[in-house]
Amino acid sequence: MQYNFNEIEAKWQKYWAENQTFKAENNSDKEKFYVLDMFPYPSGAGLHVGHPLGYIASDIYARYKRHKGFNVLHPQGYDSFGLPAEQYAIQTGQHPAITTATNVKRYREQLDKIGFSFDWSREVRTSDPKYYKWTQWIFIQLFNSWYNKGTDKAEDIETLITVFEKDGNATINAVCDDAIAAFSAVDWNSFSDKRKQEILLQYRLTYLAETEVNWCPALGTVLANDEIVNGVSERGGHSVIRKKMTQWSMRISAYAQRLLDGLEKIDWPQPLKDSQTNWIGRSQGASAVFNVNGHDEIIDVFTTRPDTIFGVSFMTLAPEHDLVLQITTPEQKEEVEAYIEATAKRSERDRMADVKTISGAFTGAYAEHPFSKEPIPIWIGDYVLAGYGTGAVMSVPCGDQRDYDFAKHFGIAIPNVFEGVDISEEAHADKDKTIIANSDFLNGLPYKKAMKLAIYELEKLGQGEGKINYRLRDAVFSRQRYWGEPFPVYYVDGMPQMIAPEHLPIALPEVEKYLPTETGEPPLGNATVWAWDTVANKVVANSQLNNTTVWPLELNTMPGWAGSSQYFNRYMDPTNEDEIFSKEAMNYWQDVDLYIGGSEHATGHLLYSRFWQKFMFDKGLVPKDEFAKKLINQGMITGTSAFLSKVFLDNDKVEEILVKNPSNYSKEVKDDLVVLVGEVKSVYLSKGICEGRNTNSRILKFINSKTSFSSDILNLISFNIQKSHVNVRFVNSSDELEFKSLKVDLETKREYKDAEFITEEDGTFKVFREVEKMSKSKYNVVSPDEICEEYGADSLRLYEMFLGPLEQSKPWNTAGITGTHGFLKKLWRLYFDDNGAKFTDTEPTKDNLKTLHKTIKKVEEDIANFSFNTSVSTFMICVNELSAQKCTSKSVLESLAILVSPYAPHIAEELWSQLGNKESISTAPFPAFDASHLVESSKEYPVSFNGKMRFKLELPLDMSKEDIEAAVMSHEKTQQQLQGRTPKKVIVVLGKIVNIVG
RNA sequence: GCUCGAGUGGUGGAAUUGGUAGACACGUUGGACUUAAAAUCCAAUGGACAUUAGUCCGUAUGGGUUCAAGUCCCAUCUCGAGUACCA
Repeated sequence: MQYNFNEIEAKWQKYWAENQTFKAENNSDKEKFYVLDMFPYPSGAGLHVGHPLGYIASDIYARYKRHKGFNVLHPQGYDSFGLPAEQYAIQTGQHPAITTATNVKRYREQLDKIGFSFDWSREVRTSDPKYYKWTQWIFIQLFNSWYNKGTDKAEDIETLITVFEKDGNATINAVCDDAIAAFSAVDWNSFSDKRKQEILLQYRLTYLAETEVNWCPALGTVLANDEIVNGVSERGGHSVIRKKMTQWSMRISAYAQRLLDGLEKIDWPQPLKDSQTNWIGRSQGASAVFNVNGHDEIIDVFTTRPDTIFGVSFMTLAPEHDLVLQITTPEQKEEVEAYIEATAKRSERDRMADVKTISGAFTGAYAEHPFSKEPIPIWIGDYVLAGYGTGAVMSVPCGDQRDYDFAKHFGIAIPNVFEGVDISEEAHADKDKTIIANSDFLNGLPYKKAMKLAIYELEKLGQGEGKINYRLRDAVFSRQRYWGEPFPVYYVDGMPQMIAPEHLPIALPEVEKYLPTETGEPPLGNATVWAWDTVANKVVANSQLNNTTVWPLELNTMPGWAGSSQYFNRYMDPTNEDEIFSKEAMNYWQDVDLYIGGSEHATGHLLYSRFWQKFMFDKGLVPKDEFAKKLINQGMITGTSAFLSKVFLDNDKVEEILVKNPSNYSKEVKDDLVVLVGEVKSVYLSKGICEGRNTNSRILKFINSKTSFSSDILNLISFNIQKSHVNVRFVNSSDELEFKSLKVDLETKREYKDAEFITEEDGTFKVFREVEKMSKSKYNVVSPDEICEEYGADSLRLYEMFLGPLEQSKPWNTAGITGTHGFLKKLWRLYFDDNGAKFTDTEPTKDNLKTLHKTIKKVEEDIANFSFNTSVSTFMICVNELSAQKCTSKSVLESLAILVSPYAPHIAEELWSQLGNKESISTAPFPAFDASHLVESSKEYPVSFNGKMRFKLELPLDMSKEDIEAAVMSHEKTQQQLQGRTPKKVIVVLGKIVNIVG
């Protein structure tokens, strides 16, 4: 019986689908286990072998947990809103929904071929109105909430209104917009409805605000900070500028501290936690208020070093700071305005790239030092960022390098407030072990004490307080795109109103064009049926707009991360139309036990999801305030590109002879050169030829063998070699080019029909190889379909795991798959030979059991450590050993099938059924490890001399240290090694090693 | 610049708490089977010298701790990821 993997895999994939083998129930006596993958964006290119890596790992884990008796939830879906489908729509007019559906279908086919144990009955798609209904619903919940710092959680907006009606806003301790004017209860009750709404908007967890945003003109949309890489858009690499726009924002800053604290209770990779910590950027210090001489205005600054407050010799404001124009003196006006204009012109990117140039301008105004009451000059400088802190700093040149450089550049004084520290060359930023000097009441104090005292004194003056500042900004939530979730929002007199949840979903309207309108409105501005009828409660034609009952709807859509911030919860109850999920489903599944996905989502999806989860926790919707207990980042699989080296004539020389100075050369030379150019056009060299010594003469010899040239031309001309990609599918496991299949490469559209190949001595042609990112343009993409076709899904699954540690990035090389494929064939031959089944009811031998239980132990340890690569080699060792032992014991082979089943489920199912089982192997109990089979009576001790192993000696394990020493010392090889010397010391580690020193 | 991670054969990578470096594969070489190829099986495979036994050198580099270091400590170099004037 042959291992016919194509037939076997098709058979079991069909069986699983028909029997809904992996459908998870929302209630069960079994313990739950939730294994989640980051759902894919279905791109037009389909999957390559790098994509399924994480899915294979999570599938192994999910299948293993089923064997261990858990009720496993292992869903999959699609993050199907996104820019590529929209851009394709702009180019072709094709509706993004159609493109998306086509891509989803293709993804599903590819995923099915790999044999994942997904519960497809729970599939979600973020672009499905049935799904985004609940994304809209959460948006409404956020709108109807505010963050109470007193209780440290989100609360219903009604509770805020109640307080306003009773006490005004004086007692409210909320996370809200800066600088909300104080009002009393009387004030509040006398405010117009519109005024009340405006005020409430400043407290809501999602709010409209005029914000400075990252505007990408090429994409016609706003981008979040994490969508910008190196100053250009992540998608497409277009430039980004700062622009003020009215946008929806999410008050994620309210959760900054809780997002930080939460990291401690989740088992996520440290680098990922670190990048979230950096992103949130907590810094502890103080705010200090400086009065401005001759003005009512004050300058509020944040500092992490209040202990150095006596070292302040100037203040610096960001050029964009509101106060700048008010305080600038008439004499300085011209200079300041010129400077502001100059900085405004510089793009964010320029400012970032150019850190070294120091620039600024003096405003002519002075602030008053809170303690010394000395006047302090106020400057503006672009090293102070408007977006961080208050946009103003108290500059302490002796303690901060940037302040120091600024002071040096403009000749400002640099007072030293540190005891015994030299600041003639650079600032002294070190805080530990530093004693404060020249600082009045802070003199002689170490950093920590000085800091406390300075804050205390500031508070006493009413000019400051201890403060914690976060880098984390509120997240802009509006996008000027078509292919995203519409907001459930309409506008009455310019004020946003939520549509009642019972009328959701608000479906995307049809538009003729997917581009922004001519007046610069987002694509939804093109929709003709996009107005809200507050009587009929439905979307109606724009022509019915009457500003009494029919109002305009929001034209922006939500960003890509909206749909992905709650999908993991929706999987628990994905078809529920009445609630986002039922209480029962949520109480049963609780949270994700294992989440596998890429680290590129560290400060995007994974931060926003944690934020929404905490909000939903505050609202009592979910029982856990962290959605995923354990997270693993799978590494990237890179491609191994192949290169041909092509021969070129030295272009300058050719030009010289034929174009520039043809008269200098004979007709013969010119004629020969023309022929030569034609001959060389498609000559390729094998790797060995390029690396050999006489490459040039080899080429000459080859060319001359075809047409003879005069020695004149051959002396004149020289050859260059250039490497160009060749499709990896034409290269075999020995890096040799396969001429047979290489005629016309359809992907590179390059013809090799007339090409000449200069081969190695043995007639083979070797290519160059290099590891690069897997990408279409590098012709190194390998699709899982071809692999499944040729070697089978089980071989693919094993090979992807066998490549190396899950979290590490590693190169793909199709050649190696013969290893795991060969293993599966060998496994098969353990059960069957040409005559059929080999297994019998014979009792397993001691060796059989030892091999089996060794394997069980190792595999369970490996799965617990997510070390899937080593368990594949353990299987190989196991099969090698059992083959050598000629094991035919049915009980051993049955256990082996279950062990392998999470990794190679198709072959395992087939073996299981051939062994006579009627049910799927998927819930068969995992073999129990029995240590008694591994008990050894003796150990082959390595005997080392000065740490170098020389020989091995088999000794009983229960032998005492003294007896071992005696046995080793009396051994002839020991005497041979010592050559008469007496050892200084003999170290015996029981069960491990013997080391003889001397 | 800062933060984090990593450097082991021709290649991917193994190596609990410091305890036989290179498991398991790929590739390469030789052999068996075959008219031939594929498939399969067997053997060798870190380097150098010796080719029988053996000896020396080897985990990026230089030091250190230890009976014993890929593993721990210090310094240096290289690569990768994240972040960037954060007051």
